[in-house]
Amino acid sequence: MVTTASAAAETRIFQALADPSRREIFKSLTKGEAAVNDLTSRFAISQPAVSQHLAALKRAGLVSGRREGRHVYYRVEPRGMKPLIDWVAHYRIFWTEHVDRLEKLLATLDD
Amino acid sequence: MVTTASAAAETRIFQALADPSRREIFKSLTKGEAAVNDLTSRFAISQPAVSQHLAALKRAGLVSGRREGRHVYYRVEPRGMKPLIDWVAHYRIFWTEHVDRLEKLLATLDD
DNA sequence: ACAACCCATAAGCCAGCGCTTATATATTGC
DNA sequence: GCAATATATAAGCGCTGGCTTATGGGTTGT
Repeated sequence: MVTTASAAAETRIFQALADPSRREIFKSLTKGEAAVNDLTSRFAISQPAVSQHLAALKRAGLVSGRREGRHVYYRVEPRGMKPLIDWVAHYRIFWTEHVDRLEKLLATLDD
Repeated sequence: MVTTASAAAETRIFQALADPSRREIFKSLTKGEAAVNDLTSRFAISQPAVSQHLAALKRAGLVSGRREGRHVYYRVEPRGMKPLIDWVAHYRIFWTEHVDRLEKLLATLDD
């Protein structure tokens, strides 16, 4: 298994998004910047758990944090989704091609 | 954490693709149907490991298996990628919007 | 300076993952 | 039927993941 740099990035992103809590936190951040405390009050997990999820999302490049006084505001890092978008785009061609053919076939069979 | 049915599907897909070996196997299958034995010879892992990876990809709906004699041929299930494509598409809007703005800003700053 | 606050990190726990070897379950050709 | 082949499943092992509680480090207002 040859592990390229981009493959490692993909792994971090897929792995980060594999957890439902992290997807929820990410989704929450797309609606606007939020401090750790804000996020903690939105979900039924402890503050350290939230911080740990944010750290994972940060390692994946999906979010970034900005300190302001006692608060640390997190926001989505739009560029961070690029590896994922590229990965999907690569197979999207494959996907559409085959699904289109499949659906045409199904349409034909309906007659 | 309210777990909807679609969220469970997303979790299975992201989790399946979080493993580099599984992404490699998936990639290999996009180039054509293959029996377990074929895949085993392509990668440096045991046959049971390959079968287990295939089972995970199958649970995620990304591949399917078809028995033919002693062989079981696996292929990519293009429709299986839909939940992932939908997820990405949902945030792609967010992504392009912000990246476009960012790049316009950078272009402006160049002057 | 000090108490209150916000967040990150440490430590520990249990569950699950990815791999291996060993074994069971088909299926085929003789 | 029997040996060989192809795959799936079982069992076990080391490691990681996600959660908790406890604590440390930084910041603010008084």
